[in-house]
This record gives sequence, structure tokens and C-alpha cells, in this order.
Amino acid sequence: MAKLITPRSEDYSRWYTDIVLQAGLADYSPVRGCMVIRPLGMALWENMRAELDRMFRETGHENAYFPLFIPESFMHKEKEHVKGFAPECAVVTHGGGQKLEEPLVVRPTSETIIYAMYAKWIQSYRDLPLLLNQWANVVRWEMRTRLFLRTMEFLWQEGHTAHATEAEAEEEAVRMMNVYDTFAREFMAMPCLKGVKSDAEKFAGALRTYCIEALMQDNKALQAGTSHNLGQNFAKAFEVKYQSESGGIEYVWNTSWGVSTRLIGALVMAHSDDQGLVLPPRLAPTQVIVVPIYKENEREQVVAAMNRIVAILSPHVRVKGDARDGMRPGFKFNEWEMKGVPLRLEVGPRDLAAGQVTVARRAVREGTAAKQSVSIDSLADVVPGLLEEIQKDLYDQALKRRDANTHTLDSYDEFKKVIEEKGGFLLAHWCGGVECEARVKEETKATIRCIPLQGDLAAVPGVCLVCGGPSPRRVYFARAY
RNA sequence: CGGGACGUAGCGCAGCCUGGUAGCGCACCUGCUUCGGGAGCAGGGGGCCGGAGGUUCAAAUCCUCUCGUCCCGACCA
Repeated sequence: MAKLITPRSEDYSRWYTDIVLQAGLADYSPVRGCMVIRPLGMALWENMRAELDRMFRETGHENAYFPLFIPESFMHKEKEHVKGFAPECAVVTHGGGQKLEEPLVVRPTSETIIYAMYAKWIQSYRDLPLLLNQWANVVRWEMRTRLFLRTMEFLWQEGHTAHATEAEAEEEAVRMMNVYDTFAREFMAMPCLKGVKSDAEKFAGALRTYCIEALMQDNKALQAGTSHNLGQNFAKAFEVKYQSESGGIEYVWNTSWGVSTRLIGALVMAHSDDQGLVLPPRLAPTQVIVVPIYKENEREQVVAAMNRIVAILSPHVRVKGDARDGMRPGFKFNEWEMKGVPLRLEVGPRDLAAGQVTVARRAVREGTAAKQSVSIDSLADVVPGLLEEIQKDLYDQALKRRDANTHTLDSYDEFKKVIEEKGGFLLAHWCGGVECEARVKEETKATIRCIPLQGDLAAVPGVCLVCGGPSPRRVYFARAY
């Protein structure tokens, strides 16, 4: 027994770290608070990025790139923004052996430098909407860090758009929240809540922040993506103006939205088990691993069969053969399970004699129910369907768990009890007051994760959990990462 | 920055209380036997015990200082 993963139930935090390190997603770096993303983690991010990029393009966006350094004065132009980000900014004061005239902030997010450029690019209503996205790294000087979930430097995408009207900007912000939700559901197999942040939780400088929130296996919530309606706050700060059709000068309306490598952490915490990483087939860098099983004199024949199978499947799925000699099959089984490969094909003399392979699904391990025999001739037809089935099962399982851990409550005492004993999403009435929100946070460590949108089932009036005042709708509370 | 713990081989740890010159598991290297769920045996390499100072004939062990890491809070994608 080489590598063991701490059981989830014993120490969730340790379990998570074990999986990230042992699956080979990432490693600690020599720089405190930073992280090295290893090839498996990067391949996963690249797959996420490819799908997101496609979705961004389908909604009319293009990629661009803006500088890492932001003049410090830019950060000060929007007062809420600087208040929110100044404490966590890394600042460059020297360059080329000399003290800089004006310090440069390493971007914690790029609104300021992007809208400074937009001011130059936008003159007329004909220049709108301007819909750009950039893939970049950002730096935030965090006190405490955790692999993928919160590191001082992380990779993300940030979309920044400018529109002629408030309605268009609002539509865009909601659209991108929905894009994120669709991505999480269809590719990560991760169900999310959608909604608006309370004022206390919204982005520094935004009018309104939309978000998707997912529930992890320890029943804590994770903010998986945000989309902000920035109103005209940045347009006014950076003089982003255009001449309208009627000839008047108007400020533009902006949105910004982003997801980060935190999604990899979300993926780990959403699906993995005590055997290691579990990856949804649509994002798995390797979807199928073929493991040959042989005695010394059978090697040549079995490895040839393995290569044949890889060749048959290659046009249809991301498949690899593991012909490493001197390792027993059981070791390879465990290793690929730890790395989260959704489907394993075992090929041995017994299978070959019958013209078939043994197929094992990653996420189900108990008993032999997880294994089945499939004829080699039908592999190309069967395997893609199996992968889709796994993808669907992962989602169903996550949704079932999320729903089972969402509680509708009306009593504050019960709320405190449930948050302490069970966790999960607590759907309760809130009057909208900052005092009530702060009191819940203070007393239970739970925050409002999101306020469901109009038309949601939760939009039924009631009385506030804390003060008993009128409440327009229930909101989702949870303890969060 | 407050509260707690820990620094001994690549990783995980024991040894410390009661000082005597460093050990275990995994990983790594070599050989043989193995190979349908983390192989067995034999042999081998690898450490200024986080750093500095002190006590002592003698310090991983006792004392002082220092540096670093992790966990719990405040902050956060």
C-alpha cells in the first residue's frame, strides 16, 4: 500500500488536499500562498477553458489581453473598488534598479485598466456593444490560502463589456451567469444555485452581482462564478462615453464576469471519493484508460491487443493505453482511479480468448456490478454512450445530494441547529436588512449565498427569520469557503 | 495580527520526558521470483535532527533566542 487518502468523513480538509496532491493536479510552491499547477491540473483547466471559450464566442464575445501592471492611480478612480481591493494588492515600487515614479499594482482584477482602454476605443453608439474577454492570471494577497480554492495567484477569465443601455447591460450580466450555470451543469456535472448577492457580499464597485453557488460534500457552499452589472460606476470614473444616435453624449453601461481555477477545486470537492479524484467524462483529460494484464510470456500478444483497442477508440474518445512493464495491474487500477479516469478497460488473455474486454466504471467500486464485459467489435459504439451515462449519473448524484441538504426553515433556533449539525443550504426568509444579515453571520458563520431571482419558487412572501419583519422571498444561507 | 500545534531522509512519522553520536513505513536503486485489485524475498543508496547561541566530558534530546510551516479566527474567486 503506497498512497492512502484520508477518509472524507475524518478530515475533509485533509481529504481534499490529499486528492489534489496525490492525483497530481497541483503542488505547493516555494513561494508561500502560491501553487504549482501540474500537467493533469493544467489539462483539466485547458478543457474547461475550451468549452467556456466556445460558449463565450457563441454569445458574441472575443478574446483580448491587457497588461499585468496597473498604475496605482487607476485603482483609486472608483472609490468602492479601491476600498475593496487595496488591502489585497501586490504593488511594484521598483524597476530597472530604480524607484518608480508611480507604483504599479499587480492586477487583482482588470476593470480599471480595461475601462481606461475602452474610453479610448468607444466614441459612437456604433462601437457598442463591446464584448471582450481575457484569459489571465491575477494576484490577491490573501492571508490564508488553500490549493485551488484560494491562492495568491490564480488563473481565470474575466469578461468586460460595454453597452449603450442599462437594460442591455443587465441582460448581459444575467446571460453570463446563465452561461456559467450551464457550463457547471453540463460539463462539470455540478448543480448550482443562481441568484443575486446581497449588498454586503457584492463585488466592490458593482451595482449588482449575480452568482452561481455550489454545495460541496462537506455541506459548505462554494462561490463558483460571478457576473456583475457595474452600472455606470466605472464608465464615470474612466470617462467611457459615446455619442448616441440622437447626438447626445452618454456614459456606457458595463458588466464584468469571471470564473477561475477555483472551479478545479469545486470539481474535486463535488465528486471525488476516498479512492481519489472523480472526473466528469466531458472534462477528463483522459476518458478511457486501457490496462493490459499478462504473465511474462503473454506480454507481446496482450500489449498488441491493447494498442488495437486504443486505435479503435481514438477517433471517438480521449483514450490511453498503460503498457508500463513491471507494475502489477492492481497498482495501475488504483493509480488511474486516483487520477479520476472515468472508464477503465482491462484486457487480459481471458478477455481476448472471448473477443472482449472488461469495462470498469470509476465512480462505482463496490462489488462486481461496476464491471461488465464488452465485445471488442462493439467498443466504438458502446464506450461513448457509457461515458455520457457516467456524466449524467455524476450530475444526478450531485443534484440528489444538494437537494437532500437544502432545508427550508422558518425558526431561527432551528436554523442555528441545522447549520451547526448538518450544514447545507438553508432556505429562509430575510427582510433585506443589513443588521439581520450581519447578525446571522456573527452568530452562525452562515452568509447569504444568493437571493433567488424573480419567478423562482422561493419568491413567496413571509417574515424575516431574525427580526420578524416582512420578507419578499426566501434566500439561501450557508457556511461557505 | 490574535489563539493553538509542529519543524528529524523525497513523503509520512518514532526517538526527546529519563543526554551517550539516528531509526521505522512508503518511495528510490540492483537481482531473482511474480503479474485478473496497491507483489514477495535478498541486497543497497540517501540525514551537518530548521538555524544560532548556551549548559555538559557528551545535545535530535535540556535552556534561551530566532526562522519557517500548518490549523482555528478576521479577509477572500
